Amino acid sequence: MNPPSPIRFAYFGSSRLSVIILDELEKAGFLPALAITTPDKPKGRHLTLTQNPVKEWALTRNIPVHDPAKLDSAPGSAFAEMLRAAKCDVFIVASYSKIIPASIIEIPARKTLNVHPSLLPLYRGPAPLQAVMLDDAKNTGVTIMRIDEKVDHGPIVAQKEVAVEEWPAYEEFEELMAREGAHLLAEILPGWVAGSIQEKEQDHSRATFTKKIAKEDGLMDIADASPASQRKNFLKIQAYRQWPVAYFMFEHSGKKIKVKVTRALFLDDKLVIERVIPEGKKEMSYADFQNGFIGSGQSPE
RNA sequence: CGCGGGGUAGGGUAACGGUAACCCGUCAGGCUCAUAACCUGAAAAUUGGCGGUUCGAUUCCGCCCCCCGCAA
Repeated sequence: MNPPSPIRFAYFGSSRLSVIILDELEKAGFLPALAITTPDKPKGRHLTLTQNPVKEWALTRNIPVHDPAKLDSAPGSAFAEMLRAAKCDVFIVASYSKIIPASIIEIPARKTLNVHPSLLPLYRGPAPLQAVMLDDAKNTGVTIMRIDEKVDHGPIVAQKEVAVEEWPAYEEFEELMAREGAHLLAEILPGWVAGSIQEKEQDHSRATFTKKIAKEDGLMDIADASPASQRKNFLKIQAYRQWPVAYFMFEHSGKKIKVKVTRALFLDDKLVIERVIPEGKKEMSYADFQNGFIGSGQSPE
């Protein structure tokens, strides 16, 4: 079905974004020789073991998968030897949630490339997509860079600008950026492996950093009706749809409950909430929420 | 046995031992140039299921079914 790939590479990834990139690479005719991902973790209401999406993707295509809890880079370790024996031209990393030891990224002749969904040196770090959205930075882009010893610090191999009119839901934005990143990667990969593409040092003086998201970051101030505040709430709703989900607190029948906002619009400088999930309840329309929890016409504090 | 919330009229919420209330919607009538606004009235609930306690259970107890949140 798939023609043998002229380029032999190992793929490091663990999230949904990783899988979208794999899909696009596959369409462009690039299949990894092996995949490295993270171990399955117990999830769900009864802590059922859930397979991570990259593993699932690779297994359905009969691509060997490794999911080490730790990347053992010691010379002679089984993992490092395995990677060496794979004789890859290059390694590709996309949203792999661990830092890869320097001795491993140096294994392939053409080293290790990373797909990063921002215009580096801007938005380095763990949550670039969310940070871009929260900053309302509609002119953004994707970067292919060579990984060096510091996080998101390596030289740039290729970059492409991507702009949006208005923020879609996080998943959609993630998908867009993943596809753009994958297209760019597919475009430059042959040239990179052939050695005909020059890399360029990042301008480290312009670097900005994103931080890990905390659950409390999802708390909104919906009492403040100013356009700036409402805009901020809208951005939170869009950016945090997967996790932690933007929410506000609401007092009902004597207890404080958390109300998550799952869908909203931003119209005429105003936040229009469309769907919510009150704690312990199912998702419902905001109108229903107001009818039952508040009474007609009012807004929650 | 990881922690927790919940199943009440078409939708959402309340009552918490004496057969059910409120908001929205629906239907009828009225007001209005008009209306998704306002006024009046009406229909609509075996209170998830099965047992138990009780003179009497939506309300207390047990079991079962279904739904959801947290665990990054």
